[in-house]
Amino acid sequence: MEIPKTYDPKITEDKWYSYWLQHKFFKSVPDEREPYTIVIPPPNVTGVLHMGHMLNNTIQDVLIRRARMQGKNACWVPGTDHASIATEAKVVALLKEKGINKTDLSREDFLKHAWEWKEKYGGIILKQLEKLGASCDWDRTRFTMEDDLSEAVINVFIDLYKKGQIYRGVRMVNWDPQGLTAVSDEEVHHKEVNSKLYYVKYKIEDLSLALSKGEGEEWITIATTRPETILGDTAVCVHPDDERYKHLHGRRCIIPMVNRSVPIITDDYITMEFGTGALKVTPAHDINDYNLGVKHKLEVIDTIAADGKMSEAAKFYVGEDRFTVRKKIAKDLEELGHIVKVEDIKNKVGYSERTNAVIEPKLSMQWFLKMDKISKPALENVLNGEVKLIPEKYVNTYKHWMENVHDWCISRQLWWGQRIPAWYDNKGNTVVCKTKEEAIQKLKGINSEVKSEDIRQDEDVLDTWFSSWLWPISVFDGFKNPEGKDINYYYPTNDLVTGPDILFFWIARMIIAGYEYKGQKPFSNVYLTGIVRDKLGRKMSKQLGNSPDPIELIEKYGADGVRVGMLLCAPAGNDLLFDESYTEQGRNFSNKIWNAFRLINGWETAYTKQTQANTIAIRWFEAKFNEQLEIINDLYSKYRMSEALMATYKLVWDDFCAWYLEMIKPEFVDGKSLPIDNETYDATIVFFEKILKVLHPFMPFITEELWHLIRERAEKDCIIVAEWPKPSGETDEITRHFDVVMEVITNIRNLRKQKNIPQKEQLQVFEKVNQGEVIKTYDEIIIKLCNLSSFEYVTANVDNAFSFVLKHAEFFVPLSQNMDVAAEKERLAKDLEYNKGFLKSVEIKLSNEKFVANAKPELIENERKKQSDAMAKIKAIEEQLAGLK
RNA sequence: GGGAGCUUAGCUCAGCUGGUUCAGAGCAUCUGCCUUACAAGCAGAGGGUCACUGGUUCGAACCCAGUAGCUCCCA
Repeated sequence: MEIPKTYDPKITEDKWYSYWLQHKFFKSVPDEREPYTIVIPPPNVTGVLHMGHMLNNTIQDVLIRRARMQGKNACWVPGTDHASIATEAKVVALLKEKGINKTDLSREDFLKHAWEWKEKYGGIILKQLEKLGASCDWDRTRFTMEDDLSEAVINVFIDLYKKGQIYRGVRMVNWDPQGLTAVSDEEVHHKEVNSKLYYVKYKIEDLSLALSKGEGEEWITIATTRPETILGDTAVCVHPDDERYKHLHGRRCIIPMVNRSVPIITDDYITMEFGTGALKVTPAHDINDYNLGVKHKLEVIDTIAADGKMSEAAKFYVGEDRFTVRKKIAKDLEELGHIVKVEDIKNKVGYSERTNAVIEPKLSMQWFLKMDKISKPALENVLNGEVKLIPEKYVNTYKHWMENVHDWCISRQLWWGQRIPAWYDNKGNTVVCKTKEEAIQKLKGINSEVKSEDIRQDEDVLDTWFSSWLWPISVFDGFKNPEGKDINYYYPTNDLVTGPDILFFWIARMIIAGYEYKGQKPFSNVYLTGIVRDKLGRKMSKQLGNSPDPIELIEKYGADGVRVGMLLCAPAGNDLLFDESYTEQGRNFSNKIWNAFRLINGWETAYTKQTQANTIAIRWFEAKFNEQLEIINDLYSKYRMSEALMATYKLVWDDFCAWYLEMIKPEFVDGKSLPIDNETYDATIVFFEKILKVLHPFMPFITEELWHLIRERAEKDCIIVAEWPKPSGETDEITRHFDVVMEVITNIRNLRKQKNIPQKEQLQVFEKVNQGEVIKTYDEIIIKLCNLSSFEYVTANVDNAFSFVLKHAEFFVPLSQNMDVAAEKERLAKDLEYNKGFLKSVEIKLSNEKFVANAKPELIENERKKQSDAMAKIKAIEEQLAGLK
């Protein structure tokens, strides 16, 4: 059968993925082996695969596959998140397209639509993960809103309520006027924007006092970026020490348009330098103002409704959007003579992470989880390294957040999600319990007259993260069945791989839940990937259109190529600047491996005696492989994935293909390849299998394909479950010898190139050993790789030959062409100069008493060696120079 | 405003507790090769005042201080 010259992923990927599935290689059940567990960061059920998923799922799969090969019971649990806000927004939009308004639907009808939609389009992303080669145990696929997981969420809510950790109250929350829900602090992103700072003057009340002093009208000027909130002002505040305003302490001023009289209060919270040093106070629409309001017992006038439009309480512009009103009121105030000036400034504005609407601080009744006590173990155990964050720099960020954590607003004014299990009667009593029946019982205990129809459940649902924080426990049914086999075996999980953007949303909270409900960490290591950006460092986004479609990339370069491309540009802990050229490099690498196979596969074997060159080549590669494997293992243990990949890449491309295979490759005689001796062939197959194994976590498909092509296999003899190679531990000095041999070869090749000697022309090389013993073991290899007619040893310099000097030996290459003596002299002189300079620097070091006194002995020894080497080299060059006529 | 981190070759990055011919890798570039595994390849080469300034040290890319620029997080 003719094997194509290039690797074609299309004919292998689907084939092997279904083969793996069919043989249940991804499946994990508890057994006596050591478990290795990862829970997937559940993507939004409505989502499609983007480059960020691509990156972290590739890493997870690499970790899982390697663990599986190491003989661990590898379990990767997949699943999706119901993502309340995002999904509800999508369903609302979809219904709107059909001409249906959410407000016209009952809760039940809406949820019916939502579920239908979820069943139809949800989980596309999981199918896409299969294309990538993700070896998840699909039988364990979970969804955060399935019955068992929802039950866990409700139970946890009830439990925390009973423990007094959850409370309900009116607080200033971040209101998303588009999503029409409260969101948590973490869901607000602050962006710097260009704004205008309006200076508005308010008239001081009690004019008579001023007039009596003959001062005329008095004003106080405030500065604000949000003039539309003026209608809700209930005070003006100045710093108590501010000389400019001391005469106004205790007086009142008039809010323009609404003509409300409000007090002028003092508080040292005020920054005197900002604006005019006088702050308008709107307790309903700013968190700081709210705090001032509480402190100074100010009236709260809520002038902006839930949808971001002015409310009745505003009295003006009722029903108009806050941003329209901002412009209008500025104009109207101008006409009324209240605007003193307008400045351009930059300030930070909060945006909703989900809808990108400008967040409105708003007072509302919400449910909160107290964070102070519950978060303590989660902080401690990250600080003491029980849970490791990789890279470590995130520990600082984590610590800072945990030490300043605010209560978590967990209620959302949505329907898609777990409904809050709180029940109210008509008298304002509240009970928290699972079912209406229980609620009736409980409420009757408080209010004996209560009727079932008077009882209603809280309309809100819980924050999505209030379900996903339980993920590492709930996917193993740890709430439903706390002593179950699964939870006891797989929990705590090993590694979590995700982006730093959800460090607080999710990671921190999972750690909290882990300690609260299992008394144990949820995972030992958190690998935080960078953010995938484009070549110019911009975040990938739909708007910019700079995000490639991962599935298209896979079609173009193959899943293995894309995986390699992804990891090549993913330095540990840094953002990665993705470019398609990396996936191209990945594809080229696939092809290289493919062709190494084609070479080996094409060989005929014979029972001939193994040449010395082949014996040496095998010994060398064995040693090299072990040396590199240790390095690769070490890099894995430090989660330095891109470096582990690069080490693997070089082992395969450089050491195996460029050196080893070239060394043992049989010669061509009369247009036919000579057969290779059996012993070498067998060793090469074993090497190739080892190479495939270390490649497998990165490139699952091509390695599985070649695993089966290189040798006949039993049905279940697959590389996916093959044993990860073990380093033999032998450190052979052959690799050190070989470094010198390689240098000799490179020098000869370089000479050939410089002198324009065709590849086919054979050369003679003479070696003159100046120091140490003569090692002839490698001569055959040099002859082969440099196409030499002979390699001989001499004791005197060879005249009329080009030469170069390595450690302890000189090499001479006589050429048929005439030597350009002047040029050769110049080259040698340059070399001489460099070596003399080097010797000098070594000697300066050695003659420095303080160096000799302070440096480590082996270091000094090394310097001495450098000195003698350099002197020998200088001597050799000088002799050669003298020999040139 | 507070905090964290970064700045090394054209690009993306390594360089652990200062000391090996220590200034590295991959890609890109240049030169020569269509050599019967692979041109998605082979062979070879050129590229850097380690952001800047000062300090500590026998010795600094590495430690300290300051300056500039960039990024992220928090309020």
